[in-house]
Amino acid sequence: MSEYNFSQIEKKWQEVWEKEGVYHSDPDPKRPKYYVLEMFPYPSGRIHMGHVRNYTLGDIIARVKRMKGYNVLHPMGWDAFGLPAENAALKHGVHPADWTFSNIAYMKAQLKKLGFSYDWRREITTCTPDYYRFEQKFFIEMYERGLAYRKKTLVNWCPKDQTVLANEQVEDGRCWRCGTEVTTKEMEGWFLKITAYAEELLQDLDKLEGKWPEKVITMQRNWIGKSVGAEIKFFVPDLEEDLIVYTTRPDTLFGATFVALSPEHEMAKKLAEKKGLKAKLEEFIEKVRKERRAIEEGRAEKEGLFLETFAVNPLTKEHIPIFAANFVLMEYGTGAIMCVPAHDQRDFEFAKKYGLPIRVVITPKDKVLKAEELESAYEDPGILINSNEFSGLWSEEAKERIIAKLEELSLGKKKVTYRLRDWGVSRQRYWGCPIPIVYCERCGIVPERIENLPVVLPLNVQIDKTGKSPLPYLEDFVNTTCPRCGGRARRETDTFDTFVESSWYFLRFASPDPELPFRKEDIEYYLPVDQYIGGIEHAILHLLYARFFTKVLRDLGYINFDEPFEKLLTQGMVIKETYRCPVHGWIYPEEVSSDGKCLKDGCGEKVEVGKPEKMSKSKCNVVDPDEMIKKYGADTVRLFIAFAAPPEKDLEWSDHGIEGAFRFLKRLYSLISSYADELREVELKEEELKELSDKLLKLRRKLHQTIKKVHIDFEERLHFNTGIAAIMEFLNHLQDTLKELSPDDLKDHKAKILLKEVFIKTLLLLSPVCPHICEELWEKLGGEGRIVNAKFPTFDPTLLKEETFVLVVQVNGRVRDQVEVPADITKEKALELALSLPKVKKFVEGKSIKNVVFVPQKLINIVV
RNA sequence: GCGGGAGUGGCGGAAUGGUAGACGCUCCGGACUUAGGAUCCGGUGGGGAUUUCCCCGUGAGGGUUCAAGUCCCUCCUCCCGCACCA
Repeated sequence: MSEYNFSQIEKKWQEVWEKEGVYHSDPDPKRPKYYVLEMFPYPSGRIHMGHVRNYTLGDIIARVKRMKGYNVLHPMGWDAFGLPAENAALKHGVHPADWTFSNIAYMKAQLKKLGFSYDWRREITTCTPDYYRFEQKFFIEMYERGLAYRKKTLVNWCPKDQTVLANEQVEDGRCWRCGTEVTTKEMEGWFLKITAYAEELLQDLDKLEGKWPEKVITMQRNWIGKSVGAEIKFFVPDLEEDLIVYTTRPDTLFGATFVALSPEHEMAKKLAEKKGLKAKLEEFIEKVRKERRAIEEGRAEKEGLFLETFAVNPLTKEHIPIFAANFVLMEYGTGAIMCVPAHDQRDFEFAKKYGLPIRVVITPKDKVLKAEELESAYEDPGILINSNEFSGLWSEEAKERIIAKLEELSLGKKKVTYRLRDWGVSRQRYWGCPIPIVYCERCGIVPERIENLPVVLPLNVQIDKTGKSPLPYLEDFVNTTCPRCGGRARRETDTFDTFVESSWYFLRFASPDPELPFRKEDIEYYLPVDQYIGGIEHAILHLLYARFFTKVLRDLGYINFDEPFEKLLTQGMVIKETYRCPVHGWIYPEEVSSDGKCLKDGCGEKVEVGKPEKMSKSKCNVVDPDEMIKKYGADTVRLFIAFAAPPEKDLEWSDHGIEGAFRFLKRLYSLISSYADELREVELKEEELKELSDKLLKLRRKLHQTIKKVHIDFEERLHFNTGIAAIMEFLNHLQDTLKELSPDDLKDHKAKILLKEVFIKTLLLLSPVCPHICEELWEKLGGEGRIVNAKFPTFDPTLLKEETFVLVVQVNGRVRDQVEVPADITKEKALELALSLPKVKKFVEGKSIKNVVFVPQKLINIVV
């Protein structure tokens, strides 16, 4: 019997498949397509188990669909721009491009070793001009349509490094690189007007219902954050102008006892100027900026600065004080709010602190609220009081009526607001796609001409110790001529946020044309992506940006669909248990003795076994895919990963678990190998599989039941763990059956045909998960062609039906016995039989039968 | 605080309202062996009776039902996301 030599088998078939180009896909209008896409990786150096899981899940889906007759597009590429390349350059003195491309080469080899069914001809590397030139084109077209614009905003700024920091580069209010306290700074930058699509992005989430995880849909809804309210004008006599506030509770207008502005609000500045509070306000702004983080986390106390003037409530005509307050956000609504302490907790706290009046205008049905007795704001709906002609109305109706009244008086209007902000795409980074804009001394902002694209990112640069982008200092790059007037001009030196590249790569995969971003007919054939797979961490940003780009490209006339990803699967993390020594902190499993002591430096302290956590170097719980492939082979790694948990749950890596998967494949290999010679020439004529002996019929039935189960689990439920369990169960049953049969039984021709069917179909079922071993055994068994090109087995429905079943006999809902009975047994017969069973008699005797429930094919329940 | 998800053996996890614990791991026993961390066979939720029997058991409590892990109500715990968004 031959050994399962996985490394030889895997190498052999990977070469064959590559040579034969079995995974290539080209548009073919005669065949149905299926586009399977996994989120492409950032080329950080090596792939990790999270990637292995993501790509294994995608590969299984792609292979199942191929076997079901679809023309499957399954591509892979590299999200190759990004900050880590610059950090590597800083640390190791290697150029970001060299670092990136060598990482890509290494990781590509790793993916190939895992046997993924990618059409590598379609590989994309986003840091090449071939790719990003089209991104620049889209940007210019967006600019021309007013969808890209330049504005000043507040950014995180590290005063030491003199650089802008992304939110995720700020750790506890400090710069991640140098630890300096981060401040905010106003800076100019480019923005994409995603807010113009807020309503459509929200509405179209309904189309994804049932196809995307509910969680992701909810997260996006919250992120877009639609709220319906009103803008209301409060006249400010001191300035003789209106202050416009935004509120979702116009019904509480009569309870407004003050108004609050964001400290950065224009009117706050004007009023401060007028009242001689300029210094105080600036001090306040500075303080609020510093506390920004604490404020965002809700840790800072509410604080305000009275601007020594008043605003007029448009309906009551009351004069109420104006404050600048730290809890009012400039970026949301109008940056100004009316404050109703009785019905808003934040206003309540502020009012208590500054001794401002609290007036109840909404009251629940059953009791009367008194302002002086309130311990917190009453925020629920209720009935209006103290509100003139609106008193007595239910708050929901009052909202409409008060808005109507304000509109009639031109003092306010209904207003929809979104939490979603425009997408800031400027990065003061080197390793990114250049923003194709020129600043002309005469013409101002001018987009580069389309025919001059790409604006190539210069590679002849030195990354210096400050980590600052070298682009602004590259005279050759910066100095240019104006595309419009030909005069002197300077290039934009910011680059795009890397989320821009990943917002359209799925389109490029379908049509890698050298001259066009993509050909329309290719897009029409392959898109949208049928199944997208990736981590939940991209639930909001990437997926929202990609949805936005899809809609923009649609409106620019490139494509004709609304949503890029038909179905979405978000896989869980790969986690592993951790070990912690009281002296050494996190330690590797190898550093723990068999009796749980720390072996590091002869330490000997008792090691704490921590709960499983996401794999990370710092926690010493990383498992290297290369090592696993070397030890067990790609098929075993894939099998374990698909088997250990359903895709959406976290997967706990287990060294014992992978041994189990390895054992299963060894068992499969030796079993089929031992019959291979005998069965190779046997022709699989299913029509001869009639009048089988009981045991063989049972085996065949079990096979077809397994095919059905695997079909459902692999193609519909995407629960590969239970599908694989069914295959394992079948193999167990097969081995039991083989043990029971005599050598003579197996010499029978029919038995041989059946065995051939059983083996061939088992291999077909397992091949999406473990393609190499299945291809090898397929060849040994004399299978036709390549298993990777074979059809998924179908089941014979007539075979599924059992002639008998095990009837569960219950008395008062408790199982008392079970007995094998004909499948078509009647209720009467079943009852008669049940009552004759001694174990049942025991519980029924001497009692009267009140009811009998009979479930065909299942059970009988006798109620006494 | 708001939103989402989950609580099932020693562990990962199975169960269209119909035998709870499939499949795998671990552990225990046995076989083969110079050896076993290879392989094969058997057992493995808890408690009691000890051969084939009974009771208990899906986070807690209640309800609907002939029948509940599954449906309904109340509560507890954990995880994730968002969070002064007016």
